[in-house]
Amino acid sequence: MNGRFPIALHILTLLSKTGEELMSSDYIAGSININPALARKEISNLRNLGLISSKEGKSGGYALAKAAAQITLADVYQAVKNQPVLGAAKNTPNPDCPVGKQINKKLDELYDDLDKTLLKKLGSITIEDFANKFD
Amino acid sequence: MNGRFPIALHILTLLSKTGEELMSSDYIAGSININPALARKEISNLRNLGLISSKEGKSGGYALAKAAAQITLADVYQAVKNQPVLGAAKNTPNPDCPVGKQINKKLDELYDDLDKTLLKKLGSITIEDFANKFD
DNA sequence: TTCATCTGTAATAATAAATATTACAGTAAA
DNA sequence: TTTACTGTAATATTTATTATTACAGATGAA
Repeated sequence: MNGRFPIALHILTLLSKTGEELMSSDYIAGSININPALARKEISNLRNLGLISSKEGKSGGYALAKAAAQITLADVYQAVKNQPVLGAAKNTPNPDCPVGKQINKKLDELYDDLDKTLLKKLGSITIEDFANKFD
Repeated sequence: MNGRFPIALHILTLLSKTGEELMSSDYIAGSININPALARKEISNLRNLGLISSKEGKSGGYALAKAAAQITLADVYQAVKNQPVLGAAKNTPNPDCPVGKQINKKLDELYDDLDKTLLKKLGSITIEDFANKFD
């Protein structure tokens, strides 16, 4: 797993704190301590998914596209997910082995099950909930 | 996340199928389609945790150290876990930002919560359960 | 209008992590 | 005493992630 979930969560938490006021990618990147281009890239992804709105040009920046109470951590998870939480099998198992032949299918089924469990939990926590934990 | 969970699960599933009979690292590695040294390394880890027993020398090999019904996927998860399921924050956030200052702590708390959820689910599935899904 | 400040995005470089490979000492059975 | 294994370390290779640079396009303000 890469660091995209923490980054996306950080971004959305920041934006939930500023409300209408636009926040720049420079401030966001500075808070996370990552490169501004990388921040904009993740923001771009979140914007395509309808979580963030943006305004170009001078005095441009970013804001949440909907209320923090309407965004759950399941949305964030799905926005950044690029592989199964417990890791993908990278090699093609031996088709001549009874276990090897079937394991990828069984693993996928297991992962679907785990994802449901995780999404249920994540779906019960909103950005507002998370942001409210801060002083 | 790396591929260790699928590998460990594959190994334990294989061993659950052979019972007392010892299985070599070559066969195991061949079924997964990874390097034998890598297989032995993961096996070594699982052995240190009491899940696998081994025998050196000619006609040596591996077997489960306890019944497949006594090993859960939570054991496997904990055996291979090296970082949070949703990814570690790698940069030090800005301590001058109200969010940056606290986010790592809040993230850790969230991750603890998610881990509990995941472990509960994984703890309800044994290697026997998983292996029984195979024809 | 033109300058300054911002987003949007791509191309590339650098770094870090994961995996593969090689090697060989040690152990036990035949 | 040879053969077939495990155990483990060192190293190389590959892949994934993150950082950097660059610049076109948008917008507001002087």
